[in-house]
Amino acid sequence: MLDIKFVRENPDVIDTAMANRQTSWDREKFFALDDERRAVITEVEELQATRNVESKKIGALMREGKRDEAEAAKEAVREVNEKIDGLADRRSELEAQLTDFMAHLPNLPYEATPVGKDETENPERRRWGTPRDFAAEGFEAKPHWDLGTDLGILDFERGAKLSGGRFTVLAGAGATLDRALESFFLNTHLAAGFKEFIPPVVVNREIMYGTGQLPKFEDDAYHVGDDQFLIPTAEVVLTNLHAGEVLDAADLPLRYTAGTPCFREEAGSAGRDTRGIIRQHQFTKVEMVKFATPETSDDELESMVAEAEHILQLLELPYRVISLCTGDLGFSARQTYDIEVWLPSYNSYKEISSCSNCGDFQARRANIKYRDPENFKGTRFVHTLNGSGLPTGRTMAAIMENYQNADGSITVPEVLRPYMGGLERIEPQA
RNA sequence: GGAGGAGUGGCAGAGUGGUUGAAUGCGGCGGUCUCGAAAACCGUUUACCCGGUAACCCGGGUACGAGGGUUCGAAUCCCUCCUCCUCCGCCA
Repeated sequence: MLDIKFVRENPDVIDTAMANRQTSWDREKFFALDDERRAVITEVEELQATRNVESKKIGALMREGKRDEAEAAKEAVREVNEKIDGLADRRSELEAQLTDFMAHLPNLPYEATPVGKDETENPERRRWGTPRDFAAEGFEAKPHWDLGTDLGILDFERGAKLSGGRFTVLAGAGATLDRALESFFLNTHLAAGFKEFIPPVVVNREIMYGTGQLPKFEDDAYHVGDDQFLIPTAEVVLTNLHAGEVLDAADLPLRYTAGTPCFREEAGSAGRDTRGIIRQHQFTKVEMVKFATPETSDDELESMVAEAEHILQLLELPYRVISLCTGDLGFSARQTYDIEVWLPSYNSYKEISSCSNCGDFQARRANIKYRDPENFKGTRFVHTLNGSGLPTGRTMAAIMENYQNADGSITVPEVLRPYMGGLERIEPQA
């Protein structure tokens, strides 16, 4: 949620920001709603002030035993109340409309976010590692879906039988590898000072609203039970852990992490990444979330990307880092780095992590503030950040493809071997 | 799932339907005292919204789990929901 006062005072800034995001906003509608709303509020509150004064007089008259005067005063207040009732309905209607209007406005791109129209204009920041030259090694690299099927560690057919398309059964060493990755990611983050959580993965509607999944992207989430949702990412739960709270500046930044199953309907993604485990309805992801002051959030974003990169470096997987341009930026983010890992089957880099600084956008929605009596009176909104660190599925796909051998086996990266009982190679499963 | 109890300010804890935004205590902040500190004493202490002001602030409104209702007036009465606690049942 944007600051309504800022929008009111800087509509031109909003014009530019929305244009850069390749979208638009209804400026006239905003001012029509906001102007009328404020006029109605002023009117209602003046009437309420009158009512409060007159009602107190009634109390005094009653005590003095002046029944007739009290009755006359009651009648007068009744008339005031009738006026208030009429205006109050209009007021709540306007406030509901304005809140809904504001809830659909995306965050303003930060100054560090490059202007661009779509994903083709995301500037590359850096590269790490060199992709293997399979031709020089004398064999053709197989895609992970073929490797996984041949080795018996990815079972797409049975996944479809159980649950439909885009659900996959991990079997044997595949299941172990997934679990190993999750533990490896979490342990690495713990060593970097993150605190670990196991949160619920079913959440209430207002929680999805707090991080910006709702109201705009309701179709992308699984709706279950009595108006609850399966989380599409642990960002939702970790960020909302502190919803409605006032944090202490001395405790910031807070660095949280959690490995959870994530659920996405992937509405609108039909036909994209249909093969393999790149795009699934259910997958495991270790997420990083931070709460920081506005002064430190830029640095925290950089160190979050570095943390995700560190994982890939330990796994020795080639990757590159790009900045998302304004036209490709997510709804709640003001600045985002994507990390893309080298996937031989795509013959290119494929997104594996997305690290975003949301500024105070989510904090305003979820009402997360902080107090810093040394530096200012009252409270301010914190900045929230989130980043994948990392999804197990796409990482597994990258490992399978980048670590494959000519005979179809897969070498287990050294850092993972302690997590897999010392296993060095994944061979065909029984 | 059944029965009972409770939800008030940072925390604890009062509150006959009418100067209660809310006693009191603790905590926090400022001060007196002190070389300094503790103790004691004095003062102070919420959030959001609307309006005014360059600003310190000032005026008004709203908020006692949430939402409705009764009333001239609700923390206080009524209804619905949520959460927590206790006991019983069931269960990984």
